[in-house]
Amino acid sequence: MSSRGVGVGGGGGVGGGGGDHHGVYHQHGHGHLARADGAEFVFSNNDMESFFFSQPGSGVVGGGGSSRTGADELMPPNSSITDYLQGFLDPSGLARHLDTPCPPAEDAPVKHELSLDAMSHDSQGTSGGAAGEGAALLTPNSSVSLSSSDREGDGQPRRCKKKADDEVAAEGDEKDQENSTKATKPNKKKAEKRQRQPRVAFLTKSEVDHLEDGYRWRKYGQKAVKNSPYPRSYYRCTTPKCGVKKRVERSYQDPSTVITTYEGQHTHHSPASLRVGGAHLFMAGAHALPPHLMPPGGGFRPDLMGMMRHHPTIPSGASPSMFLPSMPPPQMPAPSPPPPPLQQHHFTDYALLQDLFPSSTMPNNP
DNA sequence: CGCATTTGACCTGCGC
DNA sequence: GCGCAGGTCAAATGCG
Repeated sequence: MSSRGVGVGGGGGVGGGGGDHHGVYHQHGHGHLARADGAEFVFSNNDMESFFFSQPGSGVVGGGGSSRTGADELMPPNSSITDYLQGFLDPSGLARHLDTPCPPAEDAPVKHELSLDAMSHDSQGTSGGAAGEGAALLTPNSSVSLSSSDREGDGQPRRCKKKADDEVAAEGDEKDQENSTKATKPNKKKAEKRQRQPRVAFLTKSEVDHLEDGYRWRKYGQKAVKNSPYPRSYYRCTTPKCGVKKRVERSYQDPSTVITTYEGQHTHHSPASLRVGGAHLFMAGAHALPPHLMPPGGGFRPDLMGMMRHHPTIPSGASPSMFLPSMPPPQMPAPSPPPPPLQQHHFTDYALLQDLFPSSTMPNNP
């Protein structure tokens, strides 16, 4: 028993963007790569599900599997990184994006420095469903991947049903559910569809596996990864009723690269944001983020904060508002001294993705 | 003592 | 049906 009691589930009731059951998406182990000059390349992976990339100039932002349909693959040319997260982590935001076809992006060079993988998951037919599945969005400064591949075409949950029970029930009474999980471990009564949270994956170059992102995490598992000498660690946010999870693994082909996958939304503020000196950017982010980036629970997006914090092109102490071209600068008090760097993080070129998931995802990979 | 981590077992889904 | 892999549980252990 020990210290259990960490809330599971919750996460702000994400669940939009579903619709994989329409059979549009393919499952893992699928994809294609066409990175010739800027076209998209798409691949999927057992872990990261599907990735979708594209150059803005192409106007294509990838799609789920190889047979995505609809205009939801396009992105507003002016989309910012926060837009992504908005879309990824907020079903309504995602839906909004998906409903907003746009003309091909223009000429902004793409640095492809970070990769996001946001999985919109089948839900009980909410907004996301109407909007279709996940869409990949793109900013000039980042490549973004997005997928929605939780289910087979027949709508089968792809993973652990027990987990589904947890997460489904978590929407109502996370705590009780957590406590009862053990007691009802073999219980399959609540065998509803698994409702997985959106996921966002970050690739960072770091010596440290567990990247500091302002939240407190509790490790609850570790697994060896096939074909990789590096294990994958599983973390949960330690805040009760916050069901955000995080997976951390290191690329075996590029050991300097850490893949951090967030799942869900925090329902609380970052503990780090409450500190004065230790999380400058987080604080800035907390104040600078527009309301639409705030999760339902009133917190902000630690993943976004972490992403920016670790972004090599972001000056220390930068405000997230810099990602919001149309947003007025936040009213911030005089900037405090920049926080000491926690690690050396560098988002990787997206080419690295191919290296990270070579065989399992690349169709033409031996 | 409380909390976090470790680690083997277990469960589930998927591919063959 | 079986084996594999991903994901989670939970007892044991460690640490401050």
